[in-house]
Amino acid sequence: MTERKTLPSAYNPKLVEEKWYRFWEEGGYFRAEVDPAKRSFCIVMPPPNVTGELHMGHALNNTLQDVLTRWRRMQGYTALWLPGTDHAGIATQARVEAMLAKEGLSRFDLGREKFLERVWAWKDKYGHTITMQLRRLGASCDWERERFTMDEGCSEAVKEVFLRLYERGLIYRDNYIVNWCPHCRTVISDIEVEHKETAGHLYYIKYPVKDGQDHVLIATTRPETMLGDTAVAVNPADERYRDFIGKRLILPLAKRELPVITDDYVETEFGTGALKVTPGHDPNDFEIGRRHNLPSVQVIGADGRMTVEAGARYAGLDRWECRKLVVEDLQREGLLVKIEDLSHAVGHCYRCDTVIEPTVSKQWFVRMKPLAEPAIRAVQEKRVVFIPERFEKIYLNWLENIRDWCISRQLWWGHRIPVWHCPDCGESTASRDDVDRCPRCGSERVEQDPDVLDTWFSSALWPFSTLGWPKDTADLSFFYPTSVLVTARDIIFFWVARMIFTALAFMENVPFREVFIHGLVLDALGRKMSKSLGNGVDPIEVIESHGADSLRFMLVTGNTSGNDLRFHFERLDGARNFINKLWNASRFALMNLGEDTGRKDLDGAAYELADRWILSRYRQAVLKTTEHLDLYDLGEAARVLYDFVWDEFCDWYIELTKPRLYRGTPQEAAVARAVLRKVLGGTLKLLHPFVPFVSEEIWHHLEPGAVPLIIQPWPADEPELDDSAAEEEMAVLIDIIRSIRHIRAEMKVPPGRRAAVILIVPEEKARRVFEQNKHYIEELAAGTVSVAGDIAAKPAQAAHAVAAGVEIFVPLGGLIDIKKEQFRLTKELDAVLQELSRVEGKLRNTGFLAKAPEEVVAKERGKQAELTQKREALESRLRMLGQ
RNA sequence: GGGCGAUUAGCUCAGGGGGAGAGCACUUGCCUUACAAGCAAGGGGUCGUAGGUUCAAAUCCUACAUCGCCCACCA
Repeated sequence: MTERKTLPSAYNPKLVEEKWYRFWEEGGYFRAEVDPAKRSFCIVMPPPNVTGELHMGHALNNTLQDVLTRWRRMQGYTALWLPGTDHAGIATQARVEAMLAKEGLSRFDLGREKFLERVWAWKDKYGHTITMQLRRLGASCDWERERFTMDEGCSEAVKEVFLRLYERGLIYRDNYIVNWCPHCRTVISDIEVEHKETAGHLYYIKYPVKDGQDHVLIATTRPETMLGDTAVAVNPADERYRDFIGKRLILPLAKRELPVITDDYVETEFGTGALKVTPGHDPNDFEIGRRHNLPSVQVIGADGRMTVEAGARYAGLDRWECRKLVVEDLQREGLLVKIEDLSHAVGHCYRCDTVIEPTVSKQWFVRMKPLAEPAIRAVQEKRVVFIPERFEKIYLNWLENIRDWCISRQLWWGHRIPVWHCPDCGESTASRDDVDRCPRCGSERVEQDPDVLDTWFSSALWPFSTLGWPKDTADLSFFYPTSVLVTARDIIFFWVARMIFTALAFMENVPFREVFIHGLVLDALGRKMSKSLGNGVDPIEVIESHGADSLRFMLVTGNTSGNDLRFHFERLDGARNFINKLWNASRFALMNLGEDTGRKDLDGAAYELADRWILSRYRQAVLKTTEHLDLYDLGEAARVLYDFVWDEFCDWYIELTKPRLYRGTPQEAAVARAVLRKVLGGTLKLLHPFVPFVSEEIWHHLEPGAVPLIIQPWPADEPELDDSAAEEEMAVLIDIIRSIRHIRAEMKVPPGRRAAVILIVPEEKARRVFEQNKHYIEELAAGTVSVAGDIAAKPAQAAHAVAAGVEIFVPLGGLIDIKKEQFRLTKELDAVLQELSRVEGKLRNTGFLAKAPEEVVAKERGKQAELTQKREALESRLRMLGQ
């Protein structure tokens, strides 16, 4: 049990963050034990790449998850936040290959097995970077359950899912046009292709008619692919080409013959209306080729260089060099008619940014239609709810237009496809266990398919593979379906949709009930943070300079309804200042609490107005914070606490306790201390999910020996704290204190100079309230206050104001400048008159009186009365000064 | 070509059918024994444009403009 002691005047996160994280982790506070007596709350972390380092996107994503997890944990749920990392096929393999390259080696020099050993070694050595960084952020994950997409359990789940899909006929292997990345040397799926608007050219080329003088003019953006042309297609309705249909053309350069065919796909409007068909290197041409039984020629190889099929002159050339040469050759032969500029979308690899080459190749696919349908229904029927709702449309639109998913990759690092091919009889065998003999012909020359699965294939199983599936585990039955998925909006397709359809296919239940989508973290100029731009802000550096809590608070308050968040250091400073404010308010409380353990059962009579007020406001903070969290308005919840702590607790309540604490009777001071302790303690609980480190640190000073904040119960509603009378009375007092301060500032009354303020309060009940609480005004507006129903002689040498129905006189002796006072009052009167005419206009409107709700009308009437009284007081004061 | 978001104070952004808000910056005065990463007071906005719905619109609807993002097989 530590004692309360004085704290330094500035909060230093470095002194406490590591300490508390170790305390929590080693104390097992993050551990979630299956307990049927409790409600379960579960978030499965979107696994960052093992190769990764924490970036701002991770920081935001994980802060939001941590806020939810800590909050639910305090609410008494068994809260499991399950962490893990993703093997990230291409990224990791590329990293290790780059390392090998420095040794002058390629992966082929090592061979598959040795290479994979190197990758695992790399993972063991560097794979913890990001999880260590998540700890710095304060992530309260259950690290004892940390998983990896290629660990034994996840791999078993992958194999099981593949086999069951295969057995159901939902996985097939086919020669198909796919997106080939010549740099990564693998196929990638449709969504891994990034389309970028690129400035290019449209080349018009003559294709001569065989045995004739005529020609067909075609237009293409990629002249090098003409070497793989196997037809020219026109629209059947296109009059211009009627006479060419069925004729044969001579493909320039290659000198091959091409038929002229018709296909509805061809647009008469675009280019020349004649389309060169290259089934080997264009998705549309591939389809046309299938419809017309055209041969497909691969002229561009896996390395992006021209193949022998392209002809001796071009074979071996890089595809871009080849384009140049083809254009030159055409020009020389007089077949190039013109070149136009054209801006068009070009596909790039999302990993390495290389231009994708559509290529025909034999790959594995998942048949999507049957899987997509239940996933669409689950969201339509709100079994999975998107927050904000608008992302539902994006999800549905994608699944409704889904195409089959290419799942094989020509990589070594990943889950190997569990299929064995027999070279003797051609049989392919999918199996859970290794196959060493062909089950059909008995050949022992069977070989496992060389490809691995798309990394997203294993991510798709993450919500249940991490909980033990395909085994029937206690975790699975307790935590599944998980509660909510928290993720950035850019992986709805890659990940969210795939988890939903996979879960529905294998768990017969949704993977999570809610999907909480947040935006991207952009730089100050609104650009995506990226390595190539060098505009990224390193969260770890921010944690070093401002502390993890500041970063978290800034990210949470910056995140609004799925919109992107620009990173501004000013905001970070603001968050840091807030935490420092909290720290100092706590110092104040601790200094005054001393060894006092406080009484918790003070009877109501002992409370002053300020106490009743702050307790009532505190209750509102509890209610609002909880409400906003329930609705995933995390930023709004944090803002409620910011305002409560700064504007109400610090600026008013602490100031109002000082007279009692410094000069009050022991009993009075004890009451103030008890309220300080209760409100600060409760507020720390409310703040803990957002700023876990500083709140835990203060908590242990405030309540030495108490259970740590991380598992303190979330503040419940205490209706008995509600005190609307106190709130109204305090609002009036605050209003009057501000008015007096305003006068003093305007009149340049030195801060130390006291003033004898007179308040004229005609109403008797209100007058009693003022009599009782005028010491607040005296303390905070520096002076003495006398309260009267009316006074015969209103002082001339006084500044005047009206607030909350009360006339205020601040006698200033010689300091008063009548002209200046008249000017000030006139300005005030103008504002009152303007507002009054607006209100009266409204009250003259019969439509308003008839249709507006009663309370709105009553409110306007109240305003009218108050403004009228204010006007009269100001006018009379001006008349008096004018005499 | 579709879809989505944004447009509010000098800057960055909340809010959202009935009196325009915050932080930063700015002006003035304060090192007042929790805090100068602070305290007090203040200036500053016809809430992108045009229509519409409504007793009432910054807020809802429709168009448009500008910016940004996503999707899309027109060579």
